[in-house]
Amino acid sequence: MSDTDPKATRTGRPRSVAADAAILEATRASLVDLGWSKLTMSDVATRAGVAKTTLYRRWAGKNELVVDAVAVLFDELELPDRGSLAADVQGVVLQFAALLERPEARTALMAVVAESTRDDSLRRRIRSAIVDRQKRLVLLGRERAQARGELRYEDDASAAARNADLIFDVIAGAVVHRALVSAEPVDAEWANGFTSLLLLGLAGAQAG
Amino acid sequence: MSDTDPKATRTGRPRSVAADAAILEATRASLVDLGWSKLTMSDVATRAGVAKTTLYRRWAGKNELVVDAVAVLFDELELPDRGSLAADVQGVVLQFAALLERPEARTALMAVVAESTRDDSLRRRIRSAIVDRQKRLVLLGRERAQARGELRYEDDASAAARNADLIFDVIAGAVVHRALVSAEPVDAEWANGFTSLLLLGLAGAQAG
Amino acid sequence: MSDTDPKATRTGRPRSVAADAAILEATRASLVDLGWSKLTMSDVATRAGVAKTTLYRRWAGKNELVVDAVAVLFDELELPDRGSLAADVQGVVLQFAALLERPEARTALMAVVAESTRDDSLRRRIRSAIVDRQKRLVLLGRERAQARGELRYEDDASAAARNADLIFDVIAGAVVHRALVSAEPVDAEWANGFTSLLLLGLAGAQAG
Amino acid sequence: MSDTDPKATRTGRPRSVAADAAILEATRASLVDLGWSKLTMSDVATRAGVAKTTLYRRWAGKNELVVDAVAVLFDELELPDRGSLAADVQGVVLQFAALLERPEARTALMAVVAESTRDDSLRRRIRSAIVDRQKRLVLLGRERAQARGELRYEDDASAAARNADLIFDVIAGAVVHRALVSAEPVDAEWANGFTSLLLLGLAGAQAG
DNA sequence: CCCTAAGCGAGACGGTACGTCAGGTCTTCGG
DNA sequence: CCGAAGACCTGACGTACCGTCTCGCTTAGGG
Repeated sequence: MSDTDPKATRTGRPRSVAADAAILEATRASLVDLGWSKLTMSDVATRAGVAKTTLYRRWAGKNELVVDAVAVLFDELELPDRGSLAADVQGVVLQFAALLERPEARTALMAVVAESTRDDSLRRRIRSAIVDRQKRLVLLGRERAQARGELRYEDDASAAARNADLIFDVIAGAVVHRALVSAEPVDAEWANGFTSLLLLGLAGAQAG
Repeated sequence: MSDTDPKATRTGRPRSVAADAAILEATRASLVDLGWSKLTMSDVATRAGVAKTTLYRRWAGKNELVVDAVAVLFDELELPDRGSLAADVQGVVLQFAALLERPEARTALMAVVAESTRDDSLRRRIRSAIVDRQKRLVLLGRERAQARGELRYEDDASAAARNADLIFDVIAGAVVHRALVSAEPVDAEWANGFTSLLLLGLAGAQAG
Repeated sequence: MSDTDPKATRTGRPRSVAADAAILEATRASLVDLGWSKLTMSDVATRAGVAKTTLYRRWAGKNELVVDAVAVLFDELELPDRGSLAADVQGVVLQFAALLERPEARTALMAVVAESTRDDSLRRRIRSAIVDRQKRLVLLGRERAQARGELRYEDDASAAARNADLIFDVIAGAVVHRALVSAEPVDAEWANGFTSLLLLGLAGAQAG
Repeated sequence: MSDTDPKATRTGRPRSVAADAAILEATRASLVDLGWSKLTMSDVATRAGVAKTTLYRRWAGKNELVVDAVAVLFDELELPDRGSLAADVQGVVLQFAALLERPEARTALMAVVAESTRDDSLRRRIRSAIVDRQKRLVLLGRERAQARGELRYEDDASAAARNADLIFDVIAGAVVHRALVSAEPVDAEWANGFTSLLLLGLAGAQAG
């Protein structure tokens, strides 16, 4: 979570473990109340009952703190087995949409991505803490579909990886765009239409 | 562009028309040099050779100014007729990716979308100034494909509109996610793979 | 009053004579409501129903405008013949104190004097518009006292002038200091004590 | 000096003691260079090598800051024993006049008094920091004159206090008026004439 | 059992940008 | 040419956060 290197903590008073949790919780609360742009380090510190110094000792700045604070939200996404690839995809689309309804996720996600366009270390942090972790959903969904016989097993490992990346970008991108840019509801109807389009595309690709 | 109501400007010194252009140009330059989060109204004013008050007289704040400044960039997108739907889609994907390579577009787009999650009037401004204007590309592409016989004409107008929205969200979302979140290149290979997936999906939908 | 040279008003639309009075009246009203430091040219213009340009065409700035606006108040001071020098002095002291109770005079007088410490032309304007005009009261009082036989006629004209200046500084200075610096009431009791001190001093000087 | 309550400063980083002195010195320098009306908090902060926030943390505004900055100048006034009441008065008059020659005192004194006409807390601050402190000169002068036998001891304590106040207003008022309003020199000749008038008045009062 | 080193809350510090306001000028239109 | 309206540039305002610092105090582990 925080920037601590556990090896270095040899002597002196150890960092409060409670503080870390309190700070991240306070960060999410502040995101809900104030949004990204109005969130301040001072406010987070006050909410967490902690001094500003304590924040800066653990995180380099607002960006890093917020990434860590919202990353955990994305780990709640799961892929419960609903019996078919279509149902699985539709399920994860709706789960993701529900997550994007939460104000702390909504405001934070785009903001840190925007910041990351000029800050490579932040971009890497986002990828490792949020983005790449969710690719597991794509991989798991494919495995299940292959086990069910809905999809063929792919021979070329690198092509398979490229394909997973593409599917991930399409799903995540479409849902985010619908929810945050178009600002239209990601409801069952839309999820159904989107899932159809995607799966027909995949089926066509495997056929042709 | 700016917030002026032309009817109200009856008496007094008229607003400088040159200032509007200079300010928007300065805003783009500042975005390139400093990025969204470091861009300041003072800096834009200085670059434009204009007083800060002149900015605030015309735009409510940084968000609104930046939306107007980058909106024009998106109007450069075109859909040159390349003879097939696949080529057309691939072309616009690459054009859009090229636009997202420009630092002023990169940094501004996500940032204003992030801000818009807490500001409805900003969201509406983004939609009217940027998003909705580009749906013309989807509509034009479909018309051409229908004229070529690549796609059927749709009977249900509202279903057709929903379909266009979906395609728009999928294309724009996937490209943005690939370019800014995954931070991987949107090259001809990726564009080709994505286009195939999309068109096979559309074909399957029209078939079934 | 205003800075106009009447000879120059030869051609074109003549300046509104009503505007001058309205502006000075508005200036006094603004002094009452806002005080010197909060008074603005824009506010005066608005109150007078006049454009800022009109103000600046007639007065160089806030200082000059205020001097003219309050100068007329000081011309209200009179020296009614009360039968004795003591009564005359006491009367003018109380009149002056009453004037200094008026907020527009209170706030303006000290402020323009403060400004004049760095602006010679302003200092001259204050002297000619306000200060020197009131020396008439000292001269008139002395004449009357001499006519009554309360004071001797002086032979040395320049010594007489110096003496009048001194008396003027003592009276005006003491009253202003009591009213504005010490911020204690200038009532009949104080006026009586002060008058005694002054006249005993004058008597002693003429005796010795 | 500054608005600090020393008891409250229990925790946190203590205020820089050097900053207080630097700020007051910078304020006086700025008064000399720019005068009251052109003096700005920013300029003072820059001269003092201090952030604007540090100024506002200690003083409510320009008025309060300037009062404190010039108050110390008035404490330089002394009443050296010159052997007679006349010589003592003349000496303090010339000292006071010399102080009013200093541009920082000149410009600041009248300005803060002007402001104080609309601000009671400022008026109280001026009185406690400047005015009342100098009454000691009157009291000391009277004591010495009484010890020398030049003045009688007074029985009525409250009358004595009123008398001291009157003398203070007369001396301070006359000198200020001569120096700043009439803008004539307070030289030995004038001081001599004024002292004669005052002491003859006092003598007459004690006689009759 | 103290010593040493780091963590801690508090809050002042030098900065920078904010968005507003006033000053004084200029530019239009209409009288 | 005057006057109103109002846009213009300039520069100060007082506030808010930034990230750093300096305190005095706490909390460990190691000698």
